[in-house]
Amino acid sequence: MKSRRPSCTDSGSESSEPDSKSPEKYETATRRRMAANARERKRMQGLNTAFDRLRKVVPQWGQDKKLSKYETLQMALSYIMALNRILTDARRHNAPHRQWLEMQFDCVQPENYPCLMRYDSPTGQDYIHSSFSYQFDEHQVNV
DNA sequence: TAGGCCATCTGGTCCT
DNA sequence: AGGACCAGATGGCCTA
Repeated sequence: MKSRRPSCTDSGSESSEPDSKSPEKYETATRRRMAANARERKRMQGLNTAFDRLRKVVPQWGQDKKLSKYETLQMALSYIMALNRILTDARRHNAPHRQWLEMQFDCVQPENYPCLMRYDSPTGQDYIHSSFSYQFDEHQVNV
């Protein structure tokens, strides 16, 4: 577990004003703050669990380094767009499904995306943009 | 050592 | 009243 801010304790008492309230009210406020902190920690842990699950289903070819949260979201977005395009194109060309899908699937394999095997671009943004080139305005997701 | 990423605390707002 | 959610602040860890 990550270390926490030394100046902030679980008591949550730093910002409270003990002198302006009765001890009972102060204790109640402290207890509430502790409970709120615990809930917030739990909520964030749930969020991080969700991010981990997303990382597992999103392409991470050749990546030994874990994607950041931002990169994970960007990659998920691009991945969904790519899959959506495959389905849209398959429908449009009325291709024999299996053969068409296999061909399209091959296109998103690592060997066909050499840029994905490296993580040397200056920013994650560049990395994401080099991974998939789909744009919002070009490929609307029809729900 | 600076910058990126992250966990945690905290106060505010909205909802039940 | 209390819980969920959010955003800002802060400090720790890691890497180039």
